[in-house]
Amino acid sequence: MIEDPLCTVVEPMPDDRLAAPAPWPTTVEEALAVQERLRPLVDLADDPTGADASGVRHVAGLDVGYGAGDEVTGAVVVLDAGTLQVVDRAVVRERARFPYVPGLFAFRELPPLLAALERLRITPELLICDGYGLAHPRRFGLACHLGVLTGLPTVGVAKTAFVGRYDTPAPERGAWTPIVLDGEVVGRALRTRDGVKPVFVSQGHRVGLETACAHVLRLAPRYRIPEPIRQADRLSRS
DNA sequence: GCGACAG
DNA sequence: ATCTTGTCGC
Repeated sequence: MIEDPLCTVVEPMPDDRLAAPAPWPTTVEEALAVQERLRPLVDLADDPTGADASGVRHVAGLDVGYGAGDEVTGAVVVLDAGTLQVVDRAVVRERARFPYVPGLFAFRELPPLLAALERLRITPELLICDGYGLAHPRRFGLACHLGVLTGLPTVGVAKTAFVGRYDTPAPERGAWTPIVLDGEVVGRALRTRDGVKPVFVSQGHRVGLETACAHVLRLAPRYRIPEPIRQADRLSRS
């Protein structure tokens, strides 16, 4: 147990408010009402003591894999923010509680992700979600929703465009262009690799857009997809 | 009205 | 998301 990095206990994940609310929305109407009610709780400012460029020791990547029928597998992997080495992880497989509906994505993927987060032994200071946050029809994508429910800083990183318009950023890693929706900047198309399709970054909770992009670039030193999400994706498949 | 639509 | 081979390029 001494040499196993996965046994490095730092601080247990608080499990009191993480469970998916008992009566999970069943209909589109109920889901929309929940988004409407929780949206005001989102904090888009940088948290000076949390997710700013220096206060993150552990970063978690989250992703959900799909199996036969309505089987969903939530995976969370915690990495050392400095070395990007895996220090903790958790997986939960269960029946999906909501169908896939663009704009209501969180109601399908949040249950298994919250369950997996409860099993973590290390509490990360930042969560990198596979999907959108602010860049959402009602400005409340998965990253925002997860941030509000856990109280933790979150960032959304998607692989394909969803809402808003954006121009193709310059081909160099680090280049970016704003994603504009209804005249507002809701995220950025950011290149993490030279000449490779950009990823779409949007704020989730308690992290500013500039800081969010800085984190994503630092977390993706070699591949297009940030390491935390790559690891979570791998785990959600196995 | 019609199409497009994170994973 | 998932079903799927080979192939071009760093």
